[in-house]
Amino acid sequence: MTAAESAEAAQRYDPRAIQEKWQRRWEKLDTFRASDDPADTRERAYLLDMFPYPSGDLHMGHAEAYAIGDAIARYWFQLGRNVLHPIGWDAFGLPAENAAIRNNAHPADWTYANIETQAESFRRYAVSFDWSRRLQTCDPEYYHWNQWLFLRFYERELAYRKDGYVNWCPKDQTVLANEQVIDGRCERCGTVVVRRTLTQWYFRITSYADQLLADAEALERKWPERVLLMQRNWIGRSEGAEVHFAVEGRDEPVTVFTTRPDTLYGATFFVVAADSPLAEELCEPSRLEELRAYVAEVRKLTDIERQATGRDKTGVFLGVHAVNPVNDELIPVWAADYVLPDYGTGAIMAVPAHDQRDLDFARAYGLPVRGVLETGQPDPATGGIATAGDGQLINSGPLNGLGKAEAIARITAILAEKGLGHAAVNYRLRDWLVSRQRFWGTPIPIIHCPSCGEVPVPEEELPVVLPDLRGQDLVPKGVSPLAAATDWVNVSCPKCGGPAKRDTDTMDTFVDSSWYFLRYCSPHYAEGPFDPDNVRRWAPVDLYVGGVEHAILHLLYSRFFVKVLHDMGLVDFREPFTRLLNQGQVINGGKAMSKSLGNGVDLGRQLAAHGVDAIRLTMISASPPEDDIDWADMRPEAMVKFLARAWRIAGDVAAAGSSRPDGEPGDVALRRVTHHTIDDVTRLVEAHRLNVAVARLMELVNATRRAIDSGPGAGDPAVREAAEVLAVLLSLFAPYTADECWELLGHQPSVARAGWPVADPALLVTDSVTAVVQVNGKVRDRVEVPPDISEDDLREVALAAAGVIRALGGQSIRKVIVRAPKLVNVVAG
RNA sequence: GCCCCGGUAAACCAAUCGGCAGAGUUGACGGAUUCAAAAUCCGUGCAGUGUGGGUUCGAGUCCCACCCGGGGCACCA
Repeated sequence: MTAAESAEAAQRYDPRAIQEKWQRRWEKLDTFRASDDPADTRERAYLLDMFPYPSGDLHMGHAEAYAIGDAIARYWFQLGRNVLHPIGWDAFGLPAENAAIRNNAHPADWTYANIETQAESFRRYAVSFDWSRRLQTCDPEYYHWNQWLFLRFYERELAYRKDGYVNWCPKDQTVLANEQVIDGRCERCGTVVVRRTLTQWYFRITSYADQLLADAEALERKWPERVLLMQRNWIGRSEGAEVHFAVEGRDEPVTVFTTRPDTLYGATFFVVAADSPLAEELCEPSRLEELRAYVAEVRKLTDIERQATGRDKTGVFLGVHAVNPVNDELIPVWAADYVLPDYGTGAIMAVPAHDQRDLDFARAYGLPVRGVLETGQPDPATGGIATAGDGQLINSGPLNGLGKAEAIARITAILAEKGLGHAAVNYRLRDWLVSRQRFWGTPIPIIHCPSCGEVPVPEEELPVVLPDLRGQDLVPKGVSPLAAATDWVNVSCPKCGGPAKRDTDTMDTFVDSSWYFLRYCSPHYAEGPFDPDNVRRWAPVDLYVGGVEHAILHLLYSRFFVKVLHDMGLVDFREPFTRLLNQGQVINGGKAMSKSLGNGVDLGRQLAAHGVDAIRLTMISASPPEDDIDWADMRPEAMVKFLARAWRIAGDVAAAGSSRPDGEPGDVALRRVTHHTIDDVTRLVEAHRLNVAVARLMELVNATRRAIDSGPGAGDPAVREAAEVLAVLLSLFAPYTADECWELLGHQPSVARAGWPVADPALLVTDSVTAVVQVNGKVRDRVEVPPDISEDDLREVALAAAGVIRALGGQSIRKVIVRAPKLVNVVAG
């Protein structure tokens, strides 16, 4: 290499060399360690990125999410806060188990190998984590506390076992929670889910339905509106009444839930879910065979087919009658497929005149239709359209003449008085099914004893550690692989000492992620899931960054956990995440990246080609954080170019040997730009409008370049100031280049500790502004005026402006609107 | 079917409170530099804001209806 060539190379921006240099230096600096010291008076701030599942290396989606979270965390650091920004891994789950079967290995092998890969990638990606708090949910030190919490839930009867008609994924060979079934398919593998009756463990999240709903109000404007909406829809609260119907041949009445108790006089038949135990129980014996044949048909259908819109409703008559409690009328009891066994009580009163589903069924089977609401709409019996709105009650005894609301109140009171029913609230939300028939998860800490029943594992025996199963041991067989580990399963009962067996199911991995943010506050604490003092100081999370795909599952479960912990007195807050930022997805060519489409973009290759800083900047500047990024539209080269421009400015300033002696601030025009940029970027980062913040940085670079080339030159103190401000602002998004610039400018590393610049208010005010002068809404002139000009003065100046006089052309002025100092609109005509 | 979010230049995206439609980036074109190219620097053009109404002195911004795209819920009694 000639001297000229090497001089040229030294002037070329080389992201790879910069990365290697700074990554080594940063390791020694340990800049981002959060301080637990109670005497540390800095303001505490907790920024949490949703922890990753170790499915392989990091991908483009991670690159976006962590670039966003890191920019805000680094901003908080620059402000001088004591920032908790931890990382860990959501490390239990099926993919590890499937890989272990394939490779005849242990799930931990795959899991920890991937974690190491991701950890290395995070370091290279320069995310400002406190690595000392790293956790993995598959470590016994972590899942110990899942078990501890499970037992606390159990004590409070918030964990219980029951027979349920559950969702079963035939491919993964395990049950799924309702939240994990998307359009009738397994959330993880897409297989059509079938129904099975199994005895399973549940968490009683429904006890908290009202609180989950009520506390969502407090999250308004702090969480994205659509997430709150999705949670509200999911909880699905509806108000109405429960009504008890006597049924022939049964001692106890059958209760139904209805949102329209006012239409009770219009009930002309009664329906129970065909596939509920109730149907068989109520059925007249001679019709049992017919019912069973029918139920067999219904069960052949998947939920997808069963819920297809427009499908004809079917059912069979059970040969018995129910008694309408308000008029003692006998109405036939049917079993049908359109009533769901697990919503409400699995039975309904059918009011065909005023419910479309009941009307469709009545018309299909020739059942009577009786209108009890006068709505002015055509008769449902002939028109086929049920009238479901408000109206005046008719044919309804004491309700006649009332409107809907009054009638509901009246009938509810009557029913309550006679013991025939009462006002009631029903939820769509079901209890959270937490058992899984797979290996790589937290063992449920319960022992089943033939004489004592369910016995909790004593606290001092926790954690119940997974046995060492691998390879073929893990092939799913419909029961948990743990069941085959006889040495592990067979124990003596902690209560009576007799032979007993461990529960062989493991917990849903969403249990792990429902409280990990608390563990980060004291990750090595051995006396409990977390140190209450540390949690009091750090939690709740100030800002939670992650994908909207967790809008219901993870976020709802975490909220539930925190409410339970609050009621147990372990935390003093009721919501885990004060603010939530949902970043969009990275897509390619208008579609989600997928193997089958072959449109995947490899993060490692992108980083190798353009450098970490350029990829981070591409993610940040592409769009508002919550919007999707279409990688096909992105040009990372543009960001390399920008970073090179910023880096050359630092180099030019260094070469010019400029300094900032007191009393010599330098070029005031550039200083105005610099301080306006500080002001703007501060506000934009606060508002999470990171893409616009980057645009402001680009403006500052452009202005500084001009100042160097065709202004006061690189030696001007204002140019140095601009370069220094640029390095600090840039450190949120492009930490490598920022540190390199900072060093070139003669400062000690790291720029991450430089402190956020403060805009000089004197440089933010301008001595003149341009006021726009309009005539009839069209811009006709501009005038330079002082910013504090009065309305009257501005009016006078505007009316005298040449452009105005020309535009008026002698027309009379009807009105002048003045918005000092920016605008005047002359209305003429 | 119901409910949310979005639609601005060739592309991605800006536009505090209703107040000049353009900050930034890409692409395109032109110039400087160069033997030439790359790199670098400078400059140029490109839309009246999905459609139709309304409110207003003034609407990308507010209201109504519709179209398109994305998302959520959906025999939920």
